[in-house]
Amino acid sequence: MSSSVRVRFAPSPTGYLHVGGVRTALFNWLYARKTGGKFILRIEDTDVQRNKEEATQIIIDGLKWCGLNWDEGPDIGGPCAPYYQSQRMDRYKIVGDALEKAGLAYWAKKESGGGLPDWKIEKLKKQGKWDEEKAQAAADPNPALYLKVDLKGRTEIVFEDAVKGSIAKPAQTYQEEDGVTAKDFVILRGNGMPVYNFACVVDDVDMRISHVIRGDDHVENTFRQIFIYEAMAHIAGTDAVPLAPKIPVFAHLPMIFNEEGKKISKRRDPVAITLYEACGLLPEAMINFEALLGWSPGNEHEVMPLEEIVREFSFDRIKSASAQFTLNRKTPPPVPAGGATTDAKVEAQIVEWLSECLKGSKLEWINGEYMRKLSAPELLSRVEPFLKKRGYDLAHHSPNWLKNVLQMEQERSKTLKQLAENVALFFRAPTALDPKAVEKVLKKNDGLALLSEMRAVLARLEEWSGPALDFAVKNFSETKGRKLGDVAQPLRVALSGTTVSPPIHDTLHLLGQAEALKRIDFALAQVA
RNA sequence: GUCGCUAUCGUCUAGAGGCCUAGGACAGAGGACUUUCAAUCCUCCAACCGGGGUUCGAAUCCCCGUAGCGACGCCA
Repeated sequence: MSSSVRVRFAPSPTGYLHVGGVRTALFNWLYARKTGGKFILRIEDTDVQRNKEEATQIIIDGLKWCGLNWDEGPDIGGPCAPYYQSQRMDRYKIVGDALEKAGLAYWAKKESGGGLPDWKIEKLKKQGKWDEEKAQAAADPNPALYLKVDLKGRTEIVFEDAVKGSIAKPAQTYQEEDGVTAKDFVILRGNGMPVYNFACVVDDVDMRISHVIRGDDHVENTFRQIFIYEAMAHIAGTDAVPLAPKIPVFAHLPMIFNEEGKKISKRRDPVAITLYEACGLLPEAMINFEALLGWSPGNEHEVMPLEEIVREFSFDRIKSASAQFTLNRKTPPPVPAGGATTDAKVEAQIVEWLSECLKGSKLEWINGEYMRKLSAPELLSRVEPFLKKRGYDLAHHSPNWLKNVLQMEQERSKTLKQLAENVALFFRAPTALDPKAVEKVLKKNDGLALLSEMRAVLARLEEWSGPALDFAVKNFSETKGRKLGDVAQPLRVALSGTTVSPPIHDTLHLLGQAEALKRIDFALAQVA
């Protein structure tokens, strides 16, 4: 069954994919998949001059990492190609000219203010920052194309938002002080470039977009865009606008706030999706978490597979109040934290900081839930980059051994990054023992003596297997009349350098007899 | 300045007039299990922004206030 639903995600290639963008993309994607419609990726690159291709690639990579696939887009083309605004300039010009010819738009130049609105000039004047001369100098010398705002006698402009319900704006807002003259607005700049609202509507009309799903911060744009749709409808059937434009259904998503209650921004918040990837989050967890920001299935399910989210998704289950993307910041970010950096060292710093902020967050918890569900081969392929990054020698171990090691730490790790860190003791012998552990474990309860005796037992052991080691350790502590912990803890400190490790017999087993004995000798020598 | 949107535990949320003594989850506290750390299980802590209506009955509907946020350019 085919559906006429066509939705789009239209990011600007800024050099990173924003977590807010991911949420917008996700909700569009969900709606398309739910209805059997098409999800379109369009690049809004009218203003960005540098590294356009690279920046577009970052968006594409980010969306792919998230598992959000599109049906039409810059990389795969489609019936409405091109999907770059920079390659559609002729369309904006054609539509603009047609609008002018039809008397719906006119070329004019603003006399003062250099293009800034009056309220902003007022504000700047109050702050003593206003310089008319500078503003004039910066202004485009050429006339711009203004759209004639046609109020059609309405006292208010209304549209029905699929999330927020009916939203109205007094028509007065679009009139000058006299209450008669409309506040016309620019659609083509003096340099011929389209203004955002204009390019957006022309593209949405051309691409037959049926539902515009975007952030809350676009609500105000909607009114201006409606004027553009209406003007384009007037010239429907001409070469410029062959098909009658239909005003799409608008669905405005609540904003995502930071802990300060402000819209998340690259200035102070970690917004680049790659940062979360680098922290060892699973894309499915990230997506699950973002889906829950402003939307809920209405039952008590929280951790749910994408298919279930698709199945349950609907506009009327999206709430209209903004949601906070909570991180447990204990320290301020080391640098402005957006993550649009190309400096690997700086990025590593941010990732470390973010990892700390993630601790105890719901996002991390969801990620842990997904981590534990991963099958062994799946787990291996996901952590592999993290293991390699830490420089572990993977080639010298059997795939089976590796699998066992990973499974051992799987439920002890909430992110892939943590897993790679936790598994360190199996790849590298401790170079020093944690002094606190030495104090608490080896220097108390005969720790050292027990360790040394246990070493002898282990050295004699013929079968080096999990069950055999489990028996050996338990048996030893029993014959000594000791608690298991009295024996296990010193061993643990010797093997890992700390008081934390997987069950001791498993650790011994995976380390192998030679390595285990070597580490015990090292510990004995260190403390003695 | 103008306009718009929003308001339930610290956070994410459930709640469509009686099922609300407001439910779940994360975090926090305590406990059980245990060989450390986890995982798991149990218990606890914790919210309807304020004021007026409407109604037999309001977290829910209406109005007013307050607060927060957002938007308003020849930025996107």
